[in-house]
Amino acid sequence: MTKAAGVGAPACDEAAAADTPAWGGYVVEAQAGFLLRRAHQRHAALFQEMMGARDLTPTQFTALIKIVTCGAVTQNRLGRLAAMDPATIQGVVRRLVARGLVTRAFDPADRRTHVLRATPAGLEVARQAVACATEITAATLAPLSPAERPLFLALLKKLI
Amino acid sequence: MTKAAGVGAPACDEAAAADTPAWGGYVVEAQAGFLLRRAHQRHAALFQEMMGARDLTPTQFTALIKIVTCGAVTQNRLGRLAAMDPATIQGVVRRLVARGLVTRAFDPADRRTHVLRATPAGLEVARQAVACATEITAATLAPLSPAERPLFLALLKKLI
DNA sequence: GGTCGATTATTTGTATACAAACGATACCTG
DNA sequence: CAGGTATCGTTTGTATACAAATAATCGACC
Repeated sequence: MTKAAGVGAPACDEAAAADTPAWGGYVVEAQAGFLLRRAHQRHAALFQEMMGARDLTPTQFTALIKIVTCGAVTQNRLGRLAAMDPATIQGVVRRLVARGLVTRAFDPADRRTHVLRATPAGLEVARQAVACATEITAATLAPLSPAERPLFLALLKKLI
Repeated sequence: MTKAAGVGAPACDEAAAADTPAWGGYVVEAQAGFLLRRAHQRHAALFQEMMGARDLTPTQFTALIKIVTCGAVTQNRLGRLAAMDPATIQGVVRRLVARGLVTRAFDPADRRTHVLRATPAGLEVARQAVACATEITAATLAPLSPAERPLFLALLKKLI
């Protein structure tokens, strides 16, 4: 019934220690970290719901878009562009390659690296996914007024 | 050189397809989902750096605080309070119990559930961690001006 | 040319995060 | 009381996310 998390519920109905002054007004649900985690969770849920048909996760989508727009990138460079750990990007790229959306080629100039490129199928998926992702961004920001949205994004950018 | 992710760098220096009009001005780094993921990553890094001495993750801290302030909760209820899946909260609680911060007791009134309570050690860890967490929140919001911080938190709350 | 530090990609281990399925139990309704 | 429904906790499987260690290679410097 409740979708996933009833955090909106009253803090603690069975609470006894809620009035303890020792916590000095610290409310974990009001902290930036908690709210960021919840907002990220909500976005991920919206993404899965709206992008689910294409079977792309947020990270896979981001990586694919960066590969497409860059034309050719190495794996580590892609990780830096997409803000993913080398160990993380390895799995993301492996799954994109397994689905035939991306190819890996040896780089004769640097035998350590593998150059990543989008396949025609990957390009087509990316093209469709961008349209979908635009709607996902709109859905994510829907609770804000049109005036609040750029303001929120500007503040969020400062935190990175 | 670049710390971990050069997202601030010019979009794509080797880019060829960057000027393709097909993408209609879609820039993945400017999307709400990407920024939320990055901001959450930054907070997690700050949390680990500043709370590392106590060896508490953000989720473990949140769960412990909810157990302490509620006095006694079941696992599923804790999950709803802390916005965690039943499968997720299971692992979080297991680790807190293994460290002796939390105990599980049978509930004679409902044999499906286990009642969670903080141990004295858990209470003490929570007390110290709250002070640390207050600093973590400050560090997370440090890039914003004092006037921007409550505004940002208010907007973030609307997104949940 | 040889050595050393840096970079690339991988692997291992741990911790979220969630879908899906499961057994056990509670509750509700006829 | 019986039967259906809902809830609780667990397990399995997949996907991030990152620390730490590793092998291969590159580049720079002597």
